[in-house]
Amino acid sequence: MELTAAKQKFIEAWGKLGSEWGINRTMAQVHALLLVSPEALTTEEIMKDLSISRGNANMTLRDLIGWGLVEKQHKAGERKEYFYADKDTWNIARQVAKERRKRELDPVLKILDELSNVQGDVKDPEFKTFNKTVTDINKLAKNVDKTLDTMLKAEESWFWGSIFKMFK
Amino acid sequence: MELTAAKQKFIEAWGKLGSEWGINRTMAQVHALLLVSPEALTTEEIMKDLSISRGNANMTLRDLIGWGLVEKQHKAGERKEYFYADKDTWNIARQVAKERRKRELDPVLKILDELSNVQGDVKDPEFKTFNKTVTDINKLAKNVDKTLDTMLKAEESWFWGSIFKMFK
DNA sequence: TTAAACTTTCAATAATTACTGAAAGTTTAA
DNA sequence: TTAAACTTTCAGTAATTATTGAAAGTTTAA
Repeated sequence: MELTAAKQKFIEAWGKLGSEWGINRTMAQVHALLLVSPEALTTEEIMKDLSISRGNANMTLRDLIGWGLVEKQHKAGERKEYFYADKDTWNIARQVAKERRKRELDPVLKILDELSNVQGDVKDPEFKTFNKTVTDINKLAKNVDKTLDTMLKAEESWFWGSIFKMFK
Repeated sequence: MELTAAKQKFIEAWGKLGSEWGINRTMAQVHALLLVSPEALTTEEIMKDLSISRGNANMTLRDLIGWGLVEKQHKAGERKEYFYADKDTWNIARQVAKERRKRELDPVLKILDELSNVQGDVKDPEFKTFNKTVTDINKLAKNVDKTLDTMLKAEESWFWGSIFKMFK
């Protein structure tokens, strides 16, 4: 396969995976494009490569910066802004985990805690089932939360080393 | 808080979390409703509780069965079908992990393997960056795949026990 | 058989989400 | 200052995704 075709395929696959996981397809594609670009790119280049509008490129890049996945760069003597993506896969995974935890897991944990404390008649099957489901999910979510916390603090090798110990 | 209000809040929160993770909001809500229902429910009851149409209820329930999260039940002497959700949180987590792996991770792993094998000029920075990014992501994805495999085979206590060892 | 009770399908429509492009805003160099 | 070079905003529109509801299909009991 051609390098150009291979890049294209990577960008498409990444976009599809992103959209299946609730991440805007274009955002995932812009990220993918930057991940396979050795040099930082300008808005113009991104617009052209992915055939997207200036407005879309601008907002998407802003979002990616907000996710901590992309940074602005300036080149000496130039007005234009350049965009560069960290290529360290472990950093990317941690950054995504960190943001999704903050944006999505934390709010739901708060609600689960609240719902776990709802009082009711333990003889009532409606209450019993509600209470069991909510407290069980709350426990699971807290486990996930703790595991993410460990992952965020960890070095890659240590983290996967620990995971691998599970197999032995 | 009222039990009824609490259920409502749980259904909404679950629907929101689902939609943020690429799962149809209604599907997540129907699942949530069944999770807090001690008895199996009919299509009619689900339609009424969530104010959704018959067609939507029917297709959503079919999807949930396809995900292995809900099962049909029949009551003796009755024509109607009843729907029941497994309430074991660990089973639910494993089932979701299993399906998403099959539907989303496996296809992307296949593409990453293919792209990892693309040949090129190691002196070309374009190729070098592409190759590094793709092979690194491929490695990470394979680690996730293996971890999921372990999780799918594991008992809950064993799995979380192993995770907790990471903290010590 | 048949008709009532129930389930499934899917074309039409609604709701949501994403994108465009032009205008407004900002920065820089002369 | 000013005007060129660049970035940001956002109302309007397009694309995608989800839902409805009525018709078609199926099952069961008499």
